[in-house]
Amino acid sequence: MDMRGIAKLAGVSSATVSRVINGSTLVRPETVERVRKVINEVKFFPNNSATTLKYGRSGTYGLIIPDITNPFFPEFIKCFESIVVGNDQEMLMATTDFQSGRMQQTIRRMLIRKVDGVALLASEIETEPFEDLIHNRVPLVTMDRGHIGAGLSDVAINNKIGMDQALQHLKELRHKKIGYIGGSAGLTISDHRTEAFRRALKRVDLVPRPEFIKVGNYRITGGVAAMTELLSLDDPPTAVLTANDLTAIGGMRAAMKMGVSIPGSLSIIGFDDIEMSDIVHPPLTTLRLPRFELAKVFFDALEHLKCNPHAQGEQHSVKTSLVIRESTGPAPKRTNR
Amino acid sequence: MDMRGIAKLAGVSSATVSRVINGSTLVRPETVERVRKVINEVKFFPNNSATTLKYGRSGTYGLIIPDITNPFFPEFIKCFESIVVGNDQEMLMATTDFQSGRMQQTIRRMLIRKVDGVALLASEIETEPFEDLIHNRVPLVTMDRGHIGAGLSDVAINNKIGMDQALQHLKELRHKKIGYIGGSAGLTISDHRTEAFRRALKRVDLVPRPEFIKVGNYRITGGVAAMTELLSLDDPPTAVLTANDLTAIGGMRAAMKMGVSIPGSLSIIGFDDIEMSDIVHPPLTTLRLPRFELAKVFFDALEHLKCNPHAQGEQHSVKTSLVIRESTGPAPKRTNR
DNA sequence: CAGTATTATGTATACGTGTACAAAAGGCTT
DNA sequence: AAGCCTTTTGTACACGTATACATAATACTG
Repeated sequence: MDMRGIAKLAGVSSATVSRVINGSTLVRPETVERVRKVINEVKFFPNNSATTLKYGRSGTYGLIIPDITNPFFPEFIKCFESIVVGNDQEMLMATTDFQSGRMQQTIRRMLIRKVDGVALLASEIETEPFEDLIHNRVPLVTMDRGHIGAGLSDVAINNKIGMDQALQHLKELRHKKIGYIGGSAGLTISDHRTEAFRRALKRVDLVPRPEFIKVGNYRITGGVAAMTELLSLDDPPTAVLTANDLTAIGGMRAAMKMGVSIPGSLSIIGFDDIEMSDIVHPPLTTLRLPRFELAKVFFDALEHLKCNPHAQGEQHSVKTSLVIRESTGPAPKRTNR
Repeated sequence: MDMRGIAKLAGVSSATVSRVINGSTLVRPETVERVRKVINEVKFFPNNSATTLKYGRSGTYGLIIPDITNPFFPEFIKCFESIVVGNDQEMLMATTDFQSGRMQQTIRRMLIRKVDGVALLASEIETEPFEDLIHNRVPLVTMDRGHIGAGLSDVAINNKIGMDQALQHLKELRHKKIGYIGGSAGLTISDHRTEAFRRALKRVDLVPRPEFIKVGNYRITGGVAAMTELLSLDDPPTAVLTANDLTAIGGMRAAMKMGVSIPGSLSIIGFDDIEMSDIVHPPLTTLRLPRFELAKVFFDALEHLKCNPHAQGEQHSVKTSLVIRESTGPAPKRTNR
């Protein structure tokens, strides 16, 4: 059943039906009611592909994430979906699984489906695929890449405040030997956070030690491996910050396996504050990245770019905050020189 | 740039371009090459809404899940997405968040987007929204509802074998007092599993005790609450099966809080085998539900219904298997009768 | 009550694609 | 070379919607 069918049943033209559906004021109230009644009776629903074809706009935002099995992303997706659907639009989700080859394919999926914009939470190395989006005038909002341009906005994770809080917290606990396990090497978002750590360390008058900085892979396995290395040092750190909670949880496992008690001999701080952080033992102290706020910033940024297609993008920012639980405690006496 | 533009550049008609794109054999090889060259040069990509409009088929399958923060679902989504995309189709994901009101809206989203079929992993109480799908000839594959019909298939989780294995395992460990924490009351899938538990119990010659059977909510909170109740009984169970791993993990937390050691005084068996099961302490013994196989069964069932729109659906089945880790152990001596 | 402004409705079309049908080009037979 | 068949290409249209434009209906003005 299409609009012409409705028109016939209501004794009007298809244009009038269209006007009723789109809430035009140019229709007589009694006509509106008559058409509405028919629409409800036959359970009419519009054909999205027809309007998409006509306008080149699908009412869909693409969302690209690296790894849906990292619990942070489902929590984000949930927020983003509810915002998008609440605004009568649709979400098209795609995962790249950290395989850079899939990015090209994913972008193509977005272009074919005529998305009105793309939220990109996966920071891959290559930039070429993005150019296809820009070239086709598809608004793009990235995370922590730090570049903006025409139709291209960015959302920075403001680590500064959170990291300062975290290091202040550790300093009050008398930690001096503080390590860091980052994300995958080469991703801009990882390098950002590592650099933010170095700077924050200096702000509390501590010198970064190169051997205390390791890379992970944003997954538990990377946390296990990196923490094992850190704890095998002759003079290991007494506290470790991590690029995300999964890394921290991996780190906790490694410490436990090596007989290092948490927070007795080692303090760990995560990043994200996924639900699991409150469930592991001990519950994880972590830098909370607020998902709903983040999702809202992405959505608003996309809407803004959609309405101002030729405008320069904006640099947004989301703050993190420290959530203190039980994985951090006073620095151990004996190793604290 | 559209097909007509390509046609002009290649000096052919749009029909020829269409034939090249769709791999028709009716085009002269040299013409094919000429058109291909232009397509690559201008980075042409087809407009999906046009073909969807023409055929009423979008090349998209809908996927409806209850709760994306339950780690089982991201793992499933990942598999389903890779299968769907690998077959040059698209996935439209939606979550209901256990709110039955959102189901109606979700189905509408699917209809508007002209999905070629829907995989429904959320078993809500109401059946009315599904009828909109059936009525509009949209193939539907459900999980563990047990009903099939024209354009409607079902995938049953064959609990029997898995549950038998689980109870056999517990029996060998000399457990006699075995409890069960189910899913949310009222959902068919929950009732199914509870019933499967009762029957399996009888097969190992044990009588179900009503006070040992509790409902949860498929989340950690439900597991905590139900396990607290179970352990507060005068004569508590020595082993507990659960409707999913999150419930089991909640149960483990409750036991730990109450000073009940696992597996010393209490054995717990989960369901799903999410990644987290191997990470908690102690690692969880669980009934593994194979995601990739499940996703494949759903996909194949959808494809079959799409190709045979008027045919009767089929009752599929996926087997579970017991993964023994460290949350199960011998029944405690003193409380054993 | 004619004339005009305003409101309400109808008609025709474009969006990009795939295909039925038409037509042209080329090859083969006699 | 005419006639026929095969291969290759082109033309025209439908899918469902929203809107520009045309037209009909109504209200308002003097």
